[in-house]
Amino acid sequence: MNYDFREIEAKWQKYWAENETFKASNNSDKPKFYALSMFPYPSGAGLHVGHPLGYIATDIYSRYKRHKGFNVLHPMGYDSFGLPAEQYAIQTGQHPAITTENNINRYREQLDQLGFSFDWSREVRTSDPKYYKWTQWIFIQLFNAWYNKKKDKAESIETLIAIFEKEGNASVEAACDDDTPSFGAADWNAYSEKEKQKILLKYRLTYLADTEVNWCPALGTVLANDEIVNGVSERGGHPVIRKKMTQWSMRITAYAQRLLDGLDKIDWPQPLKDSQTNWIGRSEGASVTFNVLPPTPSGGGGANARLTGDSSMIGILLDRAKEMRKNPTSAEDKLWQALRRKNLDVKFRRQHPVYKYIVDFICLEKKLIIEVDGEIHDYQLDKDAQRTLELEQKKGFTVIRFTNDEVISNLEAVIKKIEDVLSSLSTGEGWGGDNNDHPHQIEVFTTRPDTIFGVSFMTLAPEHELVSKITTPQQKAAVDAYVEATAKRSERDRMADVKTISGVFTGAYAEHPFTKEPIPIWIGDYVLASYGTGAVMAVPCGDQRDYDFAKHFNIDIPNIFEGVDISEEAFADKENTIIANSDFLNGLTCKEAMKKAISELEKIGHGKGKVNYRLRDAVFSRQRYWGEPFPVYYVDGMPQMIDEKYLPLELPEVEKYLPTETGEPPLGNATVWAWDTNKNEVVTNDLIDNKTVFPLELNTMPGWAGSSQYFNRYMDPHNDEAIFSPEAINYWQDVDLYIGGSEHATGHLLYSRFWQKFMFDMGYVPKDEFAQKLINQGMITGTSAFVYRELDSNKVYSKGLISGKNVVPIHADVSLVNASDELDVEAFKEWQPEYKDAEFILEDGKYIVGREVEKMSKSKYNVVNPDAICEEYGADSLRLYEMFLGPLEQSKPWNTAGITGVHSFLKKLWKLYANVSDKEPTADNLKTLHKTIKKVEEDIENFSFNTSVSTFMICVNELTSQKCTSKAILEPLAILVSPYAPHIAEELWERLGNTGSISVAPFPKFDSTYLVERSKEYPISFNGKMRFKLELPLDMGKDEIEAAVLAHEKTQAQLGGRTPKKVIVVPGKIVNIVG
RNA sequence: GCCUUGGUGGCGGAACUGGUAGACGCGCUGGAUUCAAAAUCCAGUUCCUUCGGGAGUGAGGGUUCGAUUCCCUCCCAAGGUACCA
Repeated sequence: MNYDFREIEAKWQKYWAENETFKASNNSDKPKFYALSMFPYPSGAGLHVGHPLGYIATDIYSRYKRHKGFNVLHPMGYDSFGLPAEQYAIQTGQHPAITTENNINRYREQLDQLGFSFDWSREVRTSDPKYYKWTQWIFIQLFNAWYNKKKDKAESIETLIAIFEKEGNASVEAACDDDTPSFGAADWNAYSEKEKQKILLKYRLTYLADTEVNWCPALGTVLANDEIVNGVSERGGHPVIRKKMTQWSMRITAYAQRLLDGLDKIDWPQPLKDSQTNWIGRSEGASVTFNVLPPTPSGGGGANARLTGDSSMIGILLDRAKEMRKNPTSAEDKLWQALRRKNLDVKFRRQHPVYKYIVDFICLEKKLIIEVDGEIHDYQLDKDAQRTLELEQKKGFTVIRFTNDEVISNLEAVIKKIEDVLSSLSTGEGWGGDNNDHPHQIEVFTTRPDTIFGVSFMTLAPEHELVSKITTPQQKAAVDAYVEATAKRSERDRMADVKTISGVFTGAYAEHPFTKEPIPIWIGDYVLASYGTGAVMAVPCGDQRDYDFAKHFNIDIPNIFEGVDISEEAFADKENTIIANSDFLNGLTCKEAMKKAISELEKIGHGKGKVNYRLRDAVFSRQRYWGEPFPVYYVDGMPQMIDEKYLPLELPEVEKYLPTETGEPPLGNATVWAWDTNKNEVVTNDLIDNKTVFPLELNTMPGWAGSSQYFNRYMDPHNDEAIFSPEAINYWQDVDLYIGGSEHATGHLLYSRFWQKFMFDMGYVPKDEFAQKLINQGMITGTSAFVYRELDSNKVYSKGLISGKNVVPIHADVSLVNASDELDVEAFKEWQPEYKDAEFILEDGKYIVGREVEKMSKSKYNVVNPDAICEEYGADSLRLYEMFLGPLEQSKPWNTAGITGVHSFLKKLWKLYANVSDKEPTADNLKTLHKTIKKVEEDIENFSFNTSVSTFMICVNELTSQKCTSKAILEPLAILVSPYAPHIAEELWERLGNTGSISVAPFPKFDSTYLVERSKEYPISFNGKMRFKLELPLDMGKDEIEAAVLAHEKTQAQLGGRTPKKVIVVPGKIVNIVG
């Protein structure tokens, strides 16, 4: 009786389907186990051999768990909304629902022939209205929720409204928009309904906002960051530009910290956790507020002229001022000390740039300048007079002058005079003081508050809102040109070109929060508007980019690190570094200085410790047809949710699947797409009166919407009353094992965790992480085959003959090549008729192809289809071979040739059962069986499926040579094999006389007594190298072993007369002789 | 650049907490069976070798009686990420 896999596999696939063998029950005395494979997008190309890898692994584990007595949930479904079906619809007019249905049917056929133990009764399809009803439902729940930071969880929006009504929003700590105004209870209650709605949108977990989005004109849609690769769309490689649009967003940032913390308690691969950690991008530091120094108040140079220093020469001025501050004359120093001691109610600065001069002392509030003159030369006198005139007449300052002598000999009189003048002057227009009445402030985020005294300039992103407000007239042209140039450059250019340093000075200055020194404000495109506050305090000595920028524009690079050379590059090391030249931070380590700097900033109200995240809120609108419609209509421009009881809101029919001529999303083509609030149904657009009939949302949801809770829906997939019943979710709890590709690391797997946490907060699910363990299966790559055609001739050379010849490799279809890399030349000629007349130069009578591992792709002719393999070798062979290829998580090349190995294993296995007897098993039989049980069980638990396949081979080889026919051995062996090769296992099980499916037979129990050995073949090594083996009893003691080994003739031969220095004996393991 | 994972025969890959490197399979070589082929079975297959043996897990060093395994430095490959302040 031959192993007729075709008949066997068809028979059992039919049996499983008819008997619903794998249907999971939502209540059982057995412990539960939920094993899940990521559901596929049903693409038109069907499955290739790479796709089932993860499914097979999940299936093996599911079947194993059934043998182990678990109630196993192992479902499958389809992520059936998506762009390809829509693109196809655009090209052909075929409705995406039809294409999708066809593809699903094809997928189902392919999956069925592989013998998976899916519970198909629970199948879900994200594009099915019965399914997306609940996607819409979750959207509504998110809309009706806000994030309470005090409780660190999401709550119903009702609780927020209640607070607003009672006390306004002063005490509310919520994840909300940055521009949320503050208001009291009275304000709130006085707001109109629309105003209230506007405010609430700033708090809701899904909200409408004008967002700068990645717009892809070619696809007519917005793309998420993870849908863009290298600045072009992942699909199609079309250019992407930045554009402002009103979009639905998901406030995932509210969950940033919890998404980070949750990673610690789930067993997911480290690289995946790392990329999520990276993506969330937490950094600790401080936010620091810099006041922007005001413009000069007087006329003359124009209202916006800057107080401090002429922009065209500020670099030189600042350098000189610094220099002069360091080297004051004795008179200057004396007066400076006195002014500081005197507590004059006003603040003086010294060596300060004003207009095109540097003045000795200045009080900005009073517009008073004090100059101390040294020996006066004639030429100097003229200049000073002109300077005084300019400053007094044109700039509105009061200038008083003293000589060095006056200051040194009669300081008190000098101070008296200054006090008199001060009291006579009115305070200026609210500039220069320390009060917080500056018209503009720049907030920055820094991870290095300890370097605050190293700040020598600030840089704003060109898109920063303050840029237009603070730029001086002199600099306006340059700044405008720069901003425009940056906007034109695509993200791609900006990214590609990181080496070019560019930027423009705005002409404006900020004031250092501690030293009160003016700091020039620049703009530069190395600062990103989308990260932090879009502004940085530049510390060139500590940050390489700041350093490069400073070097390029000749900006001062103060060194604030003790004993560190910064003449060549910035110094970024935080460990063992001592801060210097930093006032109260001097002598502290970076760590200490950070704390100190933050507390000092907090004292003067200029900053606070802050945690910043890279994670942005997720844009949730897509300008597509083939996606979930939003359950939203608009009244007076404000979004309204359709009541849950009228869901699902089904996708409307459209004539065309492209965006409308006016640039609206494809749903803009629908003629029946308006909401009647009386009838609570969709009606024709003609009826829109904005009284009872309103327009519906035209965007649809993104791809990840349908996949963010599907794993929970499987628990109760036909429930029309709820997304799932409390009983179902409380029984199944969460996914125990989730297997899928790593490409979903920062997409599906992050969004799903976010929604799960939200569902948890709202009390819908009992676990705030949906999958305890996750495994990323590796990619299966193709092994391409090449023939080599000589250039300018019609000759095609075999691989061994190409050296020295000018040949081009040409892909040959892998199905035309046999296991020995020989090409079927005739078949090749038939496949590519252009080579019909080509001369194939053979070696040893064969044409040998070249081989190379590449990604599986149609264009490389290396795609291997599982259908053909099932036909030739059977599903069990395919399943075994996919596992046998290598470790699950590793990427590995496919080579169909190797499948003969596992196929002949199955044939040998089959033969073993030809004459089953009731004979008592021998000790050898039992030993073989039990070591197999042990190894296979360990392997499955460790997801090391490749090694258990070889264990099976060893087992069958051994039992065959033992001529084992004993049922007591062969019956448990069938169960061991069953998770891997279920069809043959079922058949053998039945032939052994069992009725019913093998799938619930208990897993054989390992008994270690069968493995006990009497003796051991000791490896005898010399200096760690094994030289020969010696069989010795296991109960032999250390000394006896040593004696026995040393007495052996081979030992003596090895030693060659030398006496060993040392003999290491590890009983039961090894003997090592050193000498 | 940074983070992560890897690097073992012609190929895919084994090797538990440091203890016989190359299990298992493919391919290859030889043989049996056959009119022949397929299939099947048997033997061999890391490299070098003067057939005694010697070398060997990306490279170099270290710890150890003993290192694919632990430590240090470097090289290479794959995946993720990036003017992230």
